[in-house]
Amino acid sequence: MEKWILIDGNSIAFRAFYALPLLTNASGLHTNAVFGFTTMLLKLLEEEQPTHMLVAFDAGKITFRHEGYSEYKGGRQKTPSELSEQFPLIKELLQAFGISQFELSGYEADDIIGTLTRMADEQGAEVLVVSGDKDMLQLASDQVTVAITRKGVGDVDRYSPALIHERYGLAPLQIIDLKGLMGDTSDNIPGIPGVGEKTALKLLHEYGSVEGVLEHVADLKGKMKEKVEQHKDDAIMSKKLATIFREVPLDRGTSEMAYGGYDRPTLAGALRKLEFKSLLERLDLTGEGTGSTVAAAELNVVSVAAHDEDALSALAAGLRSVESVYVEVIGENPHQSETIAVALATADVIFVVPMAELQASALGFVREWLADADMEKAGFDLHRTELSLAWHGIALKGISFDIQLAAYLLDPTDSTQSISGLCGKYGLPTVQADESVYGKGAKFKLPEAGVLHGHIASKTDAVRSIAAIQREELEKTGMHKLYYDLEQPLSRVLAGMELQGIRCDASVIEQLGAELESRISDIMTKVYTLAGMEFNINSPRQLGEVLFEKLGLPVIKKTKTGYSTDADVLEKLEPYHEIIPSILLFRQLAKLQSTYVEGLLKEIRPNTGKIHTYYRQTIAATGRLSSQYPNLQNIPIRLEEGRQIRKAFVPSEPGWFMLAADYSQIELRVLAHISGDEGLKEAFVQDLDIHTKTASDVFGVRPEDVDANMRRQAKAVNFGIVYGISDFGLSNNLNITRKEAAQFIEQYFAAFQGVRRYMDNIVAQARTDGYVTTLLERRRYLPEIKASNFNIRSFAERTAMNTPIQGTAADIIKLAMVRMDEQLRARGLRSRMLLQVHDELVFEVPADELELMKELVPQVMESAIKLDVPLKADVSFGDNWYEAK
DNA sequence: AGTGTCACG
DNA sequence: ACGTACGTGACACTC
Repeated sequence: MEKWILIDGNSIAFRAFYALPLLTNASGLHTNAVFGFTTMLLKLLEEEQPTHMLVAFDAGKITFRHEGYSEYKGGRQKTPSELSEQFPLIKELLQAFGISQFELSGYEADDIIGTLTRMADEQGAEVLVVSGDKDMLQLASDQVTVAITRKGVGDVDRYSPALIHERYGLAPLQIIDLKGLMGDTSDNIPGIPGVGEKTALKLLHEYGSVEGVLEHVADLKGKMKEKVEQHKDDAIMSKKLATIFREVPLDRGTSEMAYGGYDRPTLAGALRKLEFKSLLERLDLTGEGTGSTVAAAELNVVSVAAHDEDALSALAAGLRSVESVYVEVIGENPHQSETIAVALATADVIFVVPMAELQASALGFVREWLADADMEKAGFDLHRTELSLAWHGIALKGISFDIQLAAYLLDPTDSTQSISGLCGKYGLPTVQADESVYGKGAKFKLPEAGVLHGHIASKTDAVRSIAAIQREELEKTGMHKLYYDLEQPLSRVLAGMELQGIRCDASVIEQLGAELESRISDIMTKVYTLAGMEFNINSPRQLGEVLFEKLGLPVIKKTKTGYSTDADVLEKLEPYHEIIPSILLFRQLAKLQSTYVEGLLKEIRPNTGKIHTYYRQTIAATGRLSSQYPNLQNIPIRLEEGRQIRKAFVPSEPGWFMLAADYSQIELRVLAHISGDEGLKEAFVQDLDIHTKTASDVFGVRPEDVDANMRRQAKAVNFGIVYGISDFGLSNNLNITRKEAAQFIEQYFAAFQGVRRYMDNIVAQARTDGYVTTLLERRRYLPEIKASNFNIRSFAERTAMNTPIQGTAADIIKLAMVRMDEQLRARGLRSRMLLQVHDELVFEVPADELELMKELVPQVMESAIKLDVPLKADVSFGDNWYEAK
């Protein structure tokens, strides 16, 4: 027998949208309703095994129901844009599933479904109607079951006529009468005022229908009688509106709804586009490409072996016209990675040279080509590649284009950075994802050479296609200068710093570790005594139990899993129990011990005593760098105990010095420049203490009358301004009321009206353009600036205010780094740039260059770019990083 | 793998 | 009414 599934597309999309948190894919599209829709479809397909399937949609705003009642569905909230933008995606998805869909102007989805259920009754098919709307219950019959979603979309109640009778004591068609009496606020159907579900059911059990009730109006009493008499016409009209129309002129046969299953590559493509990775995996579609295997098979791949003279001569000839380079690097940390093979794409051949072959003397000409700065190379993640090859004794120079770096500039918030992901993003034939070829985690395994080389070749091939698209995009978006003159040159500077490494004296750290160990052990004993029991202080859960259950301290804040025990909470608990300071101290020392003593010791290379961090150039949405393995951008400084760690960072040559230079107030100077605020600019021109100046303006006192507390509060306001201020955030930070915070902000904006204008303008601009930019035209897209959800929108607004400031500061120090590197080379200096910490550069300097570098470094930093206010860099030096303060 | 916490700018 | 300050990475714990 035929089994039909008929889905009310609009209703299910609505339910899914409100049931799931807002998901966004890399391009900023919302996908939560699509996701919910998809999971529901999969569940239905699996559980029901339908022979026919159709999703009906409402079409147009005006239906025949408006003819008799123009207010139908009036007063309804507009569909949020986050949902409406998902309907095209749902329709595409249905196509990929091979599920038919239907809409007809002037009719709603339930009318289409109603018409089809009538036909099913006539044809003897079994039907499951799926909707979130209980009106649909009127369609239930012996053959038609109506599934209504319950709590989201995963779960449904299946209504047969028997169940409807059990729940409501009504026949399916009486559902119409029910609604005629009680109305429906969401559709603006009036019904009879004062009649809810309970009263309506009582009336229907007594009189059977709306007409029955109206006939027996004389039997009613009091207010009820009055209401029914008064709203007789409303009830009749409401019933009419609630009646599903079952005679829609469908212009197609039911055979077109036949469901024959989905095409795996097509569905895989659609799910990949939506970034539904979990579903791809669940359906085992991860390896299913849209022609990737075909693409790989069509490529002319030559695996080069040192003894294969034909291949070698072809490769030698090919080196003159290499279009892209790809090196397969395995491992997260490029300083401790494995390079598998180097691949080069020429117009007609892709050469894959396994690492062992590349090391052979016969391949010396390839190594020379790689090291030749005049041979330009376009590739993927060449910063990582340069490091990995360097550790294997092979130099890589002449990097001219990197598709990962370009992708980052084109959209820094897009997390797809793999070649396979970029193919999908730019609409190119997909290559297989690494994960599907290699597996992941413990299952990671390289396949046999044929498959491996084919995969590497397909990626090398893709690189050139992606590069061609991106070069154009960089021009179009005005980011070509930023790319070619700044980011690409910087990549090489970073690699130099990373390979150089920074010397770290293990004995200093070990000494510190020993002291910490004994202090931690003492403090643990004290905490256990005060708590009256032993427990794991490092476990937020156990600590929460001890503090809030055993000791009965007041709960200040909760996390989604339990009690919050962060430093903010603990500070508020200090007056209640003497255990609190000990816990705070334990936390502080434990952090130092685990992250900075044990963590850093693990990163010191035993043979050189150096630490090599890896700067990530494609992570931070604002344009900043980040640092990994280890992170050298968060070495303690604020508290003296932690600051001691810096004593371990020393010059790598005897008699040299550490020299550090940091920008003074770079973000506020940038703000002064881009906002054009006269007062702020003047403050920097005069090189005033900016927090004192702010306090004096905000509190309306003379600068010499600003006390420490006023300055502290002004400093917090300045931070807030840079972060995209809100009264809530400031009040939290200063522990004052929101009202007071709002007052501070208002006073600030009154004093710095140019800043207020900037903040207003940048948000408006983000709304118009969909993105904000830095001084060097770096972009960040902010699709959420148009969100209807207050929180999401507010977050985007703060980001719009902050990103041009933080991002311009990042642009500036990057410029300084490239210039500094040029200067060191041009002047033939031995001094080396080692670290960047957002507004600070750290060098190691021979004694005889110290005086020069003390002048040169700040000079280069201050002249990196010309702003309307001066830039200022402070320089210091010493025997270690601690002393260079 | 996700959460909480905390180090830095 | 809504309920967060911006940007990162590493560690320990928990499931």
